[in-house]
Amino acid sequence: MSVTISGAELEIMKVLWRGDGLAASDVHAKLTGEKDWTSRTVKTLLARLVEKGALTTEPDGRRYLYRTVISETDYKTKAAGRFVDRIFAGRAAPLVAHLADSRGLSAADIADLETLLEELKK
Amino acid sequence: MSVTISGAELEIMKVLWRGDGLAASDVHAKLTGEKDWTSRTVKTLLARLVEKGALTTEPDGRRYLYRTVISETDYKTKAAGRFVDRIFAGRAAPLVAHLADSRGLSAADIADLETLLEELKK
DNA sequence: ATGCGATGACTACGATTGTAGTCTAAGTGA
DNA sequence: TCACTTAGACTACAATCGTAGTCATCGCAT
Repeated sequence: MSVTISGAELEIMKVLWRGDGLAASDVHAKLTGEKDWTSRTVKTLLARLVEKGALTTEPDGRRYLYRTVISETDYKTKAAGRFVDRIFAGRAAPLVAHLADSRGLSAADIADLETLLEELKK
Repeated sequence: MSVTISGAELEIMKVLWRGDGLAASDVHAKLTGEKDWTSRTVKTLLARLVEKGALTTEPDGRRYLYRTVISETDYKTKAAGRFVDRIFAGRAAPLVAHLADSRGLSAADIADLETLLEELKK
């Protein structure tokens, strides 16, 4: 199962992960400038996410407030897993190597990774 | 530009990256067991990849031999870049953290990453 | 010589995706 | 009260994708 969220839908999820319990118009407002979708497009995407079970609605007067069902961490973890399986045969190191190669990891990235590795070694 | 390759198409590319210059029937043969597609499905996917510019054909009697245009390294690098941009806002460390968290990196993975970091620090 | 299997070309078809449009009810400002 | 705005419900429509099917042709085995 584990719902698939498309690219455009993900943008909606990101907004709601940053602040849950928003109305369609709020979501739309938070996206102006970044994604210039009409309010209808936003509503369509919200409806699809509800249908998929990624969001729930709570009536608030004559509108709905949307809340995330799937947590951001959960989603990202699954997405990362699927991705490395699909492209890198499940191995993380080659993925990082490719990233390092193509875009150069920032000093902060490298530092973070080092810390992470220290912890993993236990 | 940078062609988008879909999931099913990627399986075809993987076969050709492992051994370039194969006929449709060879590709089909190499996939039996793993992906039980009919030969027609394989041919459709090959045709789509040619149309997209990811493969070229070379006539060989009354059939074609397919060759990759896009290299595996190149594709993976781009795909990895797009993925971290899309999901992790371009940061590699959180991605690795998620992977570590969800599936536990193997000792080999950790060792590889360490070596990689050593090199990156220069 | 001829029927048969393999080949590429073209076509199909439902699901998902991106990006809206229309219709209807209901609240709101003048 | 009444035109307007706004919300949700339903509909649209082309592109991509997964997964084939049909058709015409061509070489090979009998």
